Amino acid sequence: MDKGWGLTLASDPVSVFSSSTNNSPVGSFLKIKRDFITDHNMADSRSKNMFQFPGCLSAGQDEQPPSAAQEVDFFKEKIINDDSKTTSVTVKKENPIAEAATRTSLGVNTGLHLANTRSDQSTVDDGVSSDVDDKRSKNNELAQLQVELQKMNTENRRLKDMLGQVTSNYSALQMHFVALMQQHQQQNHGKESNTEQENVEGKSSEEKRHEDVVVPRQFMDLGPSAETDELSNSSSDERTPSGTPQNHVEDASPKNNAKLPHDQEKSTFRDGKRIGREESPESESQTWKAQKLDPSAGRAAIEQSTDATMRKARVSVRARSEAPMITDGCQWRKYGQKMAKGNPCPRAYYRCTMAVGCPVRKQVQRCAEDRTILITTYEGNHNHPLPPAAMAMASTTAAAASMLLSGSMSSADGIMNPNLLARAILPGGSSNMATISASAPFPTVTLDLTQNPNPLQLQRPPPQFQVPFPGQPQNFGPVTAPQLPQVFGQALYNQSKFSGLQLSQEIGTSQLGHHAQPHLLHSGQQPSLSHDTLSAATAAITADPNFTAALAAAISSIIGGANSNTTATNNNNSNATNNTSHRN
DNA sequence: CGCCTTTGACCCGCGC
DNA sequence: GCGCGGGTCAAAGGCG
Repeated sequence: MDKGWGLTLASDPVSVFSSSTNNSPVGSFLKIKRDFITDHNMADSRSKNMFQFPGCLSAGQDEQPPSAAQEVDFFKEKIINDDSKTTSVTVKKENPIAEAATRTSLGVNTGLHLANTRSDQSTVDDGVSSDVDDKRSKNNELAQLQVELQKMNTENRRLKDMLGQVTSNYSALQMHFVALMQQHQQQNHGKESNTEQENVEGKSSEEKRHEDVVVPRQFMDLGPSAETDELSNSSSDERTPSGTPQNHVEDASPKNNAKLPHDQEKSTFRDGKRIGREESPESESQTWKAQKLDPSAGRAAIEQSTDATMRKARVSVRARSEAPMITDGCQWRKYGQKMAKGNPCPRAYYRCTMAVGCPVRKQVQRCAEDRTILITTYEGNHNHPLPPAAMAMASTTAAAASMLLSGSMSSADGIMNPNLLARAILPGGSSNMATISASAPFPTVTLDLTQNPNPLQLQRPPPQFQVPFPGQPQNFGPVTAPQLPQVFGQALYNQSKFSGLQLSQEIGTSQLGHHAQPHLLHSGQQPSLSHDTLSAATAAITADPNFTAALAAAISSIIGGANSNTTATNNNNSNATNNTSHRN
């Protein structure tokens, strides 16, 4: 079941890059973009070779004459003096005569008036020996200059176009990055789909799954908050009262309560029973320890942004499904059902049973307006490896959640531009909607998959589901890996500054829609992206056919020395099934 | 027999 | 303090 999203990432990698001829187009143009930004800010960048547009960029368009630095230089100037189609730049360049003329007589004037200049000059010189030849030669030079100027203007336009293209390609790249990731997951999943299905439905052999899943699972994290500081302290199980300080440890296992300071005692108290129930095996605590040890560099940044708030992020997925529940690759046990206010349809509560003590929960409820729509809300981080089936969705939801929390939500209440997030999360420039509601109690990312997927996505029709997601979400892996989603989300996060007013201003006021990203990119507010990271990752992927390896490289680039994820594959899973024991 | 679902009771936070 | 609503517990029952 869960294989194959409706999302077809593969769509058309080629289209993303103007040309695929290059070695690593991705890295190339990312680099370019970076350079550009940098140069643009430089007072005197003339000497630099700023745009080394790779062939791929110009491929689709006219060849750009190899007039290197100068043109580029001119372009830069052009940007600044865009209004006046003239620029003294041309003169400055390499025509001593014209240059002199300009400096002396033109003053403020622009080069287009060179004709006048000449006459002025002639006036000055008049009376003496009017060297006609000289004038003619000057005329010729001026004419040539004008021609050149026109050429350059043309080139500038071209460059501008290219820049726009690069920009859009850049954004497309981001999506493809995610897309590739998911594709890869699907492929893996494809192999084991049968097994997975068994597991999911019949929950037959856990072991099979474990055998099959060779790839070190990347633990997705719903939110960075989970790994934020003091993981060891993490306690409070999944439900620390929202708003309480200890929230930042959302999914920690209860057993660590011992370490917890006062305040958390309350939760401990409340969890008293639960502790008995969900006795978390050592494995879990070990997991957390391991996580704690993880010095991921990226984490610091995340911590900063999420620090105080420490709210528990949720990812809500809206999808059409006749089934009472979407099969998402994980095993769930229903532990409650309630009638929620404002919705005639009952809300069901599920707990992940793939591992003992897994704090992940999900709520399933049908939409009141359209009961064909199933709303699944995920919360918490898995403390166990995820099957590929779950991984597919996991990456998406994790990315969403990561972005949500990465941008200090403290100031980001409200709805984010749906397209922005959707484009980042749902590859292929999906028409799907993604909204973020940071309003309390928990920041929530809502992925609306009920809309018709765009044509690209339809390329690979969802196998068995009506739901666009095959392997639905279970995202949030636990333990170590907010980093991965971070990889995906980072660029977007950086770009849009999910965090903040900047975003709300930027996005909120303008319907960015399709141009959202380019717009942001052009704006001077473009934050210094971690292009290095992104480009490195993408380049690695491009270069290495073995996506897993590439992915590892990408992750490691971010995590640094982090003990990448493969972490706790504690065989807890085997215990998974038996939650019943808790009750007895 | 083991596992899962059902469902009423219970706990807790929040608003009035 | 009280009521409400969200969320969870856990006994009871069903199913394979």
